[in-house]
Amino acid sequence: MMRYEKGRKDATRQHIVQTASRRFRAEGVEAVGLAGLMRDAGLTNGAFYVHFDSKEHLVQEVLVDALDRRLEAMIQAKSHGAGLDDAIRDYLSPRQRDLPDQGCPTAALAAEIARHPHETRKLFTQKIDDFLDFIADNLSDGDIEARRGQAAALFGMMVGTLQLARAVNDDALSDRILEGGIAAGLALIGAD
Amino acid sequence: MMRYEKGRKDATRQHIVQTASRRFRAEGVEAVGLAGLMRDAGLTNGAFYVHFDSKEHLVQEVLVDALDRRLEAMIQAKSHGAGLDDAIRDYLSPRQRDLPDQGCPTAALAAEIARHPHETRKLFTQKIDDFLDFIADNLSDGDIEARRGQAAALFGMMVGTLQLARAVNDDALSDRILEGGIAAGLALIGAD
DNA sequence: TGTACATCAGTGAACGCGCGTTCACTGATGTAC
DNA sequence: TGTACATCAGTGAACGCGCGTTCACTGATGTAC
Repeated sequence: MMRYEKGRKDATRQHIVQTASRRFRAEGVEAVGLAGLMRDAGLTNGAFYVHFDSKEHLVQEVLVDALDRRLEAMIQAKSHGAGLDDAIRDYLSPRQRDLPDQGCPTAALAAEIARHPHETRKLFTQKIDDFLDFIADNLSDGDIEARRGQAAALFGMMVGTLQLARAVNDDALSDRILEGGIAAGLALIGAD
Repeated sequence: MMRYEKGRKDATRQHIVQTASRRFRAEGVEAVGLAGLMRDAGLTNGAFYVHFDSKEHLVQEVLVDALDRRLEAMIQAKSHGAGLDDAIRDYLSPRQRDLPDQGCPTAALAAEIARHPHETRKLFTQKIDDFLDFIADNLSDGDIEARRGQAAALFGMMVGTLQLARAVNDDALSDRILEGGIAAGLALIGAD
């Protein structure tokens, strides 16, 4: 007994998720209020609970969605011939630095996620695990354990370096931080 | 015309700063309310404005104080014979991971700082510059520009890796992330 | 084909609460005589 | 030495505001006949 056209509610839900995904990454989860978020999505505050049980559930859906999309994009890029070195250069580009709302959710939210409830961190952990697997698969040195360690360090370097480049208030320094990160990243994967 | 014993007001101010320093690192700046913070410091909410013009000014004082202390500790450690490798091992230790309220302010707050006002980011930038200088001074490969780039990447790696280790909800994975970071850090400084 | 009905996505006011900030005040202290 | 006074760190209630969440409701829609 479908009252409205099939998929309409789901389209609205996805619209809320994408709006939240951008604002969470740009401003942090805590800084985004639900009333303002729903206004941005073209709805009123009350409609939020038609789609989600709580703000935390939205956070979880946003995280899983954003991380899935990023991994999917990396897999796509690889299938088009891009290597890990290209991924590093793109991640640490001025463009990525200047568009946090479209960028890596981990760089934007990792510190905040560490303070979120168990279930949210568990979902994040599963996605990070997928990322580390993907990166490790694209490394050549050492056994699988060593490669996963290298993958964690490489990903950590990218996340932390991007955060530093975003936090400093000096364009020249910010650019040099990104360049240092790229050079070190290429060195770590043995592509320099 | 001193009404109270010299230094008493300053001692209270410092007590507020240290209380805030711990709570900001543990919970994030935004999650800490001033009334609760003052209660923790053994005072009432109104007393806050006897010492600070605004929450943002407290944030600035906390950042400068915490970063100064950390750099001072690194300089001390070096004078006692510790190398950059020891700094990396300590930074990426389970102890540092598990005590964020006593740990690196950059790892705890970098993403949040990027969203703070100009003046706050400027003060942060100056302190980061001091850190990168110190790390670059302890590197051996390349000219000063190259060493500063390496320093930024090394510091970024430490910050991002510590955040990942804190965010994931799996002790074994968290430990492996830290170990991967240490190995990569030692490789980056040429100490492996 | 036209009309009455059931559904339910979305509305918008209200809940209690904590936020950063303001301000009239209190009361312990050091100073002046 | 004892007392009156000026200072000012700290008190605590109040400000307007936005938070996450609840809920009685509206009204556009697809279905049934």
